[in-house]
Order: sequence, then structure tokens, then C-alpha cells
Amino acid sequence: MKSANFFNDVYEVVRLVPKGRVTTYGAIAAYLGSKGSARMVGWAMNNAHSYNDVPAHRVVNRVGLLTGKHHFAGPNRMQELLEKEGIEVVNDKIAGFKERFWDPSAELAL
DNA sequence: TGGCTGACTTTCG
DNA sequence: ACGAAAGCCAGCC
Repeated sequence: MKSANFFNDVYEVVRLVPKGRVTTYGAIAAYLGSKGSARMVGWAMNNAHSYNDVPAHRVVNRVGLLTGKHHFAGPNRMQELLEKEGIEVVNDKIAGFKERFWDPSAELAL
């Protein structure tokens, strides 16, 4: 198990996302570099069900749209979790996404 | 080993 | 402005 080194990196970054903030698949992929494409990040999230500390609901597509909400326990579970953290969600998308956007390459920029 | 998959992103029409 | 297609790369069968 956990042969997937790439997945582990994705989960680690997602866990680092501050509460009340969101990030994108592309941002994570860019932070990881050549390790994988944006699709791989989304696919990694699919595997995230095996983990219990991966806030996948904080990960959205580049426009702040909750594309992965369908993969949650409930279709509105993702939005509910986001609103619970103080993130306003309208029409399945993050309100003021630009302000809520958390870029690992910028915040972690080491 | 080889080929399909995927919760994205970008570009052409 | 909207729609469709290609690119991307590691994991899984």
C-alpha cells in the first residue's frame, strides 16, 4: 500500500490548506512539478477516500467550481463542508474565489 | 509489458 | 461567447 508516492504528496499539500481557504488541482500539480498533471491530482483525490484527513472539499477547479462534489458522499456535501468553514458557495462555485484561493507554490514557496 | 483511465487545463472552431 | 477536442502523466488491470 501507498506505493503511490505522488498521491501522498497531493494529500500532504491538501492537508496544508488553511481552513476557510481553497486551492485548485492545477495549483497542486504545479507545486508538485513534473510529478503529475492536473488530472492526476483529481484522480489522487479519488483515492483520497482511503484517507480521513484529506479535505478534498477545499480543492476545486481553476474557476472555483465544485467539479468534484459529485464524488462526495452527497452531491451537496462538499458545499456544506465549505460553508461550514466560512466559505460562501453560490451555484456550485466559490464566492470570491480569487480571495479564497490558496496557492501552495506561493504560500509554501520555499 | 501495454493500454485505458481520470474530481483538469488550454486552445482551436 | 459557447462547444468540442487535444494534451498531460502517473496509477491500475
